[in-house]
Amino acid sequence: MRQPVFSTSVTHSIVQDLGVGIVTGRFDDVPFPTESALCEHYGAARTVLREAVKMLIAKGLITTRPKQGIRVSPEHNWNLLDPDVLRWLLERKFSMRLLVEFTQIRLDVESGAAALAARFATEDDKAQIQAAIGRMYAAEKGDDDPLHSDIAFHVAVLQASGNRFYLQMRDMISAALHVSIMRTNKLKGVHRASARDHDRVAQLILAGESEAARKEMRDLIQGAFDLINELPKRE
Amino acid sequence: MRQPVFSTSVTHSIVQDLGVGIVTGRFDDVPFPTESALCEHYGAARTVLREAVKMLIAKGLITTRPKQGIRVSPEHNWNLLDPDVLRWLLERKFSMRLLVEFTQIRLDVESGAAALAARFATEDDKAQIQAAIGRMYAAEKGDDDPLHSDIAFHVAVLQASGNRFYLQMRDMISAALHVSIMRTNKLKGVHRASARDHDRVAQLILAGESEAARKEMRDLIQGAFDLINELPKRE
DNA sequence: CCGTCAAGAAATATATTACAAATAATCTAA
DNA sequence: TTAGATTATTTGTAATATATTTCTTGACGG
Repeated sequence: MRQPVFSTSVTHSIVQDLGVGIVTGRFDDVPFPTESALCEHYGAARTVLREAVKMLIAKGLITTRPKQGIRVSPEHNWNLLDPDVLRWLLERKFSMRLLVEFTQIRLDVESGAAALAARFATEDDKAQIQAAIGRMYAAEKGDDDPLHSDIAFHVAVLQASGNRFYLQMRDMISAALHVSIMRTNKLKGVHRASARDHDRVAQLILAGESEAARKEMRDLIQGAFDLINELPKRE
Repeated sequence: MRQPVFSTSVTHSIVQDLGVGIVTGRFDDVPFPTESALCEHYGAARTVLREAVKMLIAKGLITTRPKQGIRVSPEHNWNLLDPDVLRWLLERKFSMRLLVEFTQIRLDVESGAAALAARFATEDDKAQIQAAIGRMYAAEKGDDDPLHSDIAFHVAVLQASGNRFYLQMRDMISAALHVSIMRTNKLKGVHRASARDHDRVAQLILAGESEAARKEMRDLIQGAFDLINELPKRE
């Protein structure tokens, strides 16, 4: 339902492949191929290639100029907050540094969202938050998925903030959380914040305790941050 | 230097026009034109239109399906943090609500960036911050531009955080700050935080006082936030 | 002899046109 | 209700022409 229209659209798969290639540095040392070279490589028509290229331009990954060809943009021009770009980076070029940076911004963003949620959450928002907490408790008893219930909670809080910019980070944070938890689990064994810890945040939001909710959410994520910092720093 | 390649590229101007049209709700009540209708309207070839459409898809503004045509995505799918999308919104469909929401997230993001800057700023970062403060004092004496020196300060702090996600918000925040200051000036007369207020933040960053810098930056932006909330709420 | 400028050539993206194929909503008939 | 046909529309292919930037070359002046 949320799939790309043509599930195996040629354009889409070229965008994927080039996008992943760019963020993983496949073209760092070699000049980026020209349009026609890419056509040949993918066995696709010119227009299809051009459309793929345009999508990557729209995401800030490349630029094009006559006589100069296609070039990978300097990294600071990439739309890091574009869900595709971030996902490509997290899934294909995971690095401790990226995870640390992302968790740092989560400390600010999610605690801010919690504070807003405490003030502005609608009844429906509150129900969503409580439902997620319920799932987390269920997960501790093996009756639900721990990963998805955790993500559901964080998304519900962003949603409850009523601020579109926080809401925008929903996809990013759920993608990142997914990768983050998988990694930390793999490296350290299952060890993450309990449903009880999350519940404390939820209760403060439901009670409208804005500043307390901010602090509690910050502490919660700080816990994840500390866990990450204990991981081996290789690369 | 940061201009689009062909300064008057047909594709680029179509993307602009459609992008602005979408965010300003030009297609809310009428069905979105088909590819061929757009061709005719812009007097452009089919392929050009398709490339423009692909760029808008990449920014989350539209979706396409056979038999259904091009459709404007629900607003929560827009890549609000894409610099183009945000700029279109701010410049062409300014609303108090958007400015309030954006300033809310700035409270969290910029105070977080200030805290990180206090811990991790390089010598060069610090020099940039001090230079911006110098420009702000100069602006108060009429020797520099008040708007640009203000923006330079906030950008320098984001840069100094050393975190790519904060850095990513540079374009967004400078665009938004630009619009925000213009608006508040127009509606309330010149009245904004002094160079002295900014300098206090800068000194705390330079001194490595992480938590104090966070608080001072938050207070600074809270001042702007209070100012915005005093503005007439029309629309 | 060196540097600057102008004109032309070359490389490459950009734009046009025409047509074929695939997909998914809608309609029709059993 | 379901299965199939219809049809509107995007997606993909191909060949060609245009526009823009960069590089090269040469001329001129210092």
